[in-house]
Amino acid sequence: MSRSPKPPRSFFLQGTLAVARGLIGMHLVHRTGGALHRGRIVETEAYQGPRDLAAHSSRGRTPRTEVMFGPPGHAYVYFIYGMWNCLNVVTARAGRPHAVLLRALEPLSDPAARTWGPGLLCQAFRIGRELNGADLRGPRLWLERAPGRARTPRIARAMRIGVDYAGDWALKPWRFYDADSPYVSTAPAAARAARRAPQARPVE
DNA sequence: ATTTGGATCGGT
DNA sequence: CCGATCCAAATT
Repeated sequence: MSRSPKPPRSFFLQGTLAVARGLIGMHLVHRTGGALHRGRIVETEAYQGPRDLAAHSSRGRTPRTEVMFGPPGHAYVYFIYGMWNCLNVVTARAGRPHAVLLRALEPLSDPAARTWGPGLLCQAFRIGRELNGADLRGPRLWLERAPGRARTPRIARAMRIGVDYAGDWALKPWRFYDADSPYVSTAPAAARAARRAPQARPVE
Protein backbone atom coordinates (compact mmCIF):
# COMPACT_ATOMS: atom_id res chain seq x y z
CA MET A 1 0.00 0.00 0.00
CA SER A 2 1.33 3.41 -0.86
CA ARG A 3 1.26 5.73 2.08
CA SER A 4 2.21 9.32 1.55
CA PRO A 5 5.88 9.81 2.27
CA LYS A 6 5.08 13.04 4.08
CA PRO A 7 3.97 12.54 7.66
CA PRO A 8 0.46 13.82 8.40
CA ARG A 9 -0.04 17.00 10.38
CA SER A 10 -0.92 14.86 13.38
CA PHE A 11 2.65 13.61 13.51
CA PHE A 12 3.70 17.00 14.88
CA LEU A 13 0.99 16.89 17.53
CA GLN A 14 2.46 13.97 19.39
CA GLY A 15 4.41 14.91 22.47
CA THR A 16 7.45 16.95 21.53
CA LEU A 17 9.82 14.27 22.83
CA ALA A 18 8.05 11.70 20.67
CA VAL A 19 8.46 13.95 17.64
CA ALA A 20 12.14 14.52 18.41
CA ARG A 21 12.62 10.77 18.60
CA GLY A 22 10.39 10.04 15.63
CA LEU A 23 12.30 12.42 13.38
CA ILE A 24 15.45 10.31 13.71
CA GLY A 25 15.74 8.38 10.46
CA MET A 26 13.29 10.57 8.55
CA HIS A 27 14.44 12.57 5.55
CA LEU A 28 14.65 16.34 5.19
CA VAL A 29 14.33 17.57 1.61
CA HIS A 30 14.89 21.08 0.26
CA ARG A 31 14.38 21.86 -3.40
CA THR A 32 15.98 25.16 -4.32
CA GLY A 33 17.70 26.83 -7.24
CA GLY A 34 17.90 23.71 -9.34
CA ALA A 35 19.36 21.64 -6.52
CA LEU A 36 17.61 18.98 -4.50
CA HIS A 37 19.10 18.53 -1.06
CA ARG A 38 18.20 15.37 0.77
CA GLY A 39 19.46 14.14 4.11
CA ARG A 40 18.61 11.63 6.76
CA ILE A 41 18.01 13.12 10.18
CA VAL A 42 20.40 11.63 12.73
CA GLU A 43 20.26 14.10 15.64
CA THR A 44 17.56 16.30 17.19
CA GLU A 45 16.83 18.27 20.35
CA ALA A 46 13.46 19.02 21.94
CA TYR A 47 12.67 22.50 23.30
CA GLN A 48 9.55 22.76 25.42
CA GLY A 49 8.86 26.38 26.23
CA PRO A 50 7.75 28.44 27.89
CA ARG A 51 8.68 26.49 31.03
CA ASP A 52 11.88 25.06 29.56
CA LEU A 53 14.44 27.82 30.18
CA ALA A 54 16.67 26.51 27.41
CA ALA A 55 13.98 27.36 24.84
CA HIS A 56 13.93 30.72 23.09
CA SER A 57 10.19 30.78 23.74
CA SER A 58 10.81 30.84 27.50
CA ARG A 59 11.34 34.59 27.14
CA GLY A 60 7.88 35.04 25.76
CA ARG A 61 6.26 35.81 22.46
CA THR A 62 8.55 38.06 20.41
CA PRO A 63 8.96 38.66 16.69
CA ARG A 64 11.64 35.99 16.59
CA THR A 65 9.74 33.32 18.51
CA GLU A 66 6.37 34.05 16.93
CA VAL A 67 6.21 30.98 14.69
CA MET A 68 6.78 28.67 17.64
CA PHE A 69 3.47 29.90 19.03
CA GLY A 70 1.77 29.00 15.76
CA PRO A 71 0.50 25.70 14.36
CA PRO A 72 2.71 22.58 14.25
CA GLY A 73 4.64 21.29 11.28
CA HIS A 74 6.19 24.62 10.33
CA ALA A 75 9.79 25.80 10.27
CA TYR A 76 11.35 27.99 12.93
CA VAL A 77 14.61 29.32 11.50
CA TYR A 78 16.78 31.60 13.61
CA PHE A 79 20.13 33.29 13.16
CA ILE A 80 22.85 32.77 15.75
CA TYR A 81 26.46 33.70 16.58
CA GLY A 82 26.70 36.15 13.74
CA MET A 83 26.96 33.50 11.05
CA TRP A 84 24.63 30.53 11.34
CA ASN A 85 21.03 29.66 10.77
CA CYS A 86 19.37 26.83 12.63
CA LEU A 87 16.23 24.92 11.59
CA ASN A 88 13.53 23.74 13.96
CA VAL A 89 10.31 21.81 13.52
CA VAL A 90 7.45 23.49 15.39
CA THR A 91 5.45 20.99 17.46
CA ALA A 92 2.38 21.02 19.71
CA ARG A 93 -0.85 22.89 19.18
CA ALA A 94 -0.91 26.63 18.54
CA GLY A 95 -0.21 28.65 21.65
CA ARG A 96 2.17 26.01 23.02
CA PRO A 97 5.66 27.09 21.91
CA HIS A 98 7.53 23.83 21.49
CA ALA A 99 10.01 22.96 18.75
CA VAL A 100 12.58 20.36 17.73
CA LEU A 101 16.00 21.54 16.57
CA LEU A 102 17.49 19.53 13.72
CA ARG A 103 21.12 19.10 14.75
CA ALA A 104 22.63 16.77 12.15
CA LEU A 105 21.89 14.93 8.92
CA GLU A 106 23.50 12.17 6.97
CA PRO A 107 23.85 13.70 3.49
CA LEU A 108 22.12 11.58 0.85
CA SER A 109 22.04 13.81 -2.24
CA ASP A 110 25.61 15.09 -1.95
CA PRO A 111 28.09 12.87 -0.12
CA ALA A 112 30.47 15.81 0.28
CA ALA A 113 27.93 18.02 2.07
CA ARG A 114 28.94 18.96 5.62
CA THR A 115 25.78 18.46 7.65
CA TRP A 116 26.97 17.44 11.11
CA GLY A 117 25.75 20.38 13.14
CA PRO A 118 22.69 22.66 13.19
CA GLY A 119 24.51 25.59 11.59
CA LEU A 120 26.34 23.48 9.06
CA LEU A 121 23.27 21.62 7.88
CA CYS A 122 21.45 24.87 7.12
CA GLN A 123 24.48 26.18 5.28
CA ALA A 124 24.82 23.00 3.23
CA PHE A 125 21.10 22.80 2.44
CA ARG A 126 20.72 26.54 1.73
CA ILE A 127 18.21 27.03 4.50
CA GLY A 128 17.88 30.66 5.55
CA ARG A 129 15.47 32.86 7.41
CA GLU A 130 13.30 33.34 4.34
CA LEU A 131 12.03 29.86 5.28
CA ASN A 132 11.01 30.93 8.76
CA GLY A 133 7.35 29.96 9.10
CA ALA A 134 7.37 27.71 6.01
CA ASP A 135 5.12 24.67 6.07
CA LEU A 136 7.27 21.57 6.43
CA ARG A 137 4.82 19.68 4.22
CA GLY A 138 5.28 22.20 1.43
CA PRO A 139 6.50 21.88 -2.17
CA ARG A 140 10.01 23.27 -1.55
CA LEU A 141 10.87 22.09 1.93
CA TRP A 142 9.47 18.98 3.49
CA LEU A 143 9.95 15.96 5.72
CA GLU A 144 9.51 12.39 4.54
CA ARG A 145 9.14 9.07 6.26
CA ALA A 146 12.10 6.81 5.74
CA PRO A 147 11.69 4.30 2.92
CA GLY A 148 10.25 1.01 4.09
CA ARG A 149 13.49 -0.82 3.51
CA ALA A 150 15.43 1.48 5.84
CA ARG A 151 16.75 -0.01 9.02
CA THR A 152 15.18 1.05 12.29
CA PRO A 153 17.69 3.33 13.98
CA ARG A 154 19.08 2.56 17.40
CA ILE A 155 18.27 5.77 19.24
CA ALA A 156 20.28 7.17 22.14
CA ARG A 157 19.51 10.22 24.26
CA ALA A 158 21.63 12.73 26.12
CA MET A 159 21.68 16.26 27.50
CA ARG A 160 21.27 19.11 25.05
CA ILE A 161 24.25 21.03 23.76
CA GLY A 162 25.08 24.68 24.39
CA VAL A 163 22.36 25.40 26.96
CA ASP A 164 24.41 25.73 30.14
CA TYR A 165 22.61 29.01 30.85
CA ALA A 166 19.36 27.12 31.51
CA GLY A 167 20.10 25.80 34.99
CA ASP A 168 18.42 22.48 35.75
CA TRP A 169 16.75 22.46 32.33
CA ALA A 170 20.17 21.93 30.80
CA LEU A 171 20.24 18.54 32.51
CA LYS A 172 17.15 17.17 30.75
CA PRO A 173 18.00 14.31 28.36
CA TRP A 174 16.15 15.86 25.45
CA ARG A 175 18.75 15.29 22.75
CA PHE A 176 18.14 12.24 20.53
CA TYR A 177 20.51 10.71 18.04
CA ASP A 178 21.22 7.67 15.92
CA ALA A 179 23.71 5.77 18.04
CA ASP A 180 25.28 4.22 14.95
CA SER A 181 25.71 7.29 12.77
CA PRO A 182 29.09 8.96 12.23
CA TYR A 183 27.22 12.12 11.21
CA VAL A 184 26.09 13.00 14.74
CA SER A 185 27.55 16.42 15.58
CA THR A 186 29.52 15.21 18.57
CA ALA A 187 30.75 11.98 17.02
CA PRO A 188 34.15 10.84 18.30
CA ALA A 189 37.25 11.37 16.19
CA ALA A 190 37.31 7.84 14.83
CA ALA A 191 33.79 8.20 13.42
CA ARG A 192 34.59 11.64 12.01
CA ALA A 193 37.30 10.19 9.83
CA ALA A 194 34.72 7.83 8.34
CA ARG A 195 32.36 10.62 7.30
CA ARG A 196 35.12 12.63 5.61
CA ALA A 197 36.25 9.63 3.61
CA PRO A 198 33.07 7.66 2.96
CA GLN A 199 34.79 5.44 0.41
CA ALA A 200 37.13 4.18 3.13
CA ARG A 201 34.32 2.52 5.07
CA PRO A 202 35.46 1.13 8.40
CA VAL A 203 34.63 -2.54 8.71
CA GLU A 204 32.33 -2.41 11.77
C1' DA B 1 20.89 54.48 21.80
C1' DT B 2 23.67 51.11 23.76
C1' DT B 3 24.82 46.74 25.55
C1' DT B 4 24.90 41.89 26.03
C1' DG B 5 25.33 37.33 24.94
C1' DG B 6 23.93 33.59 22.11
C1' DA B 7 20.14 26.24 20.69
C1' DT B 8 27.88 27.31 16.48
C1' DC B 9 32.22 25.81 14.52
C1' DG B 10 36.97 24.96 13.53
C1' DG B 11 41.36 25.62 14.85
C1' DT B 12 44.92 25.87 18.90
C1' DC C 1 40.22 28.00 25.07
C1' DC C 2 39.58 31.54 21.27
C1' DG C 3 37.92 34.34 17.50
C1' DA C 4 34.71 35.15 13.79
C1' DT C 5 30.53 37.98 13.14
C1' DC C 6 25.68 40.18 13.84
C1' DC C 7 21.23 40.26 15.43
C1' DA C 8 17.38 40.03 18.97
C1' DA C 9 16.05 41.56 23.13
C1' DA C 10 16.74 43.86 27.29
C1' DT C 11 18.33 47.83 29.34
C1' DT C 12 19.54 52.76 29.84
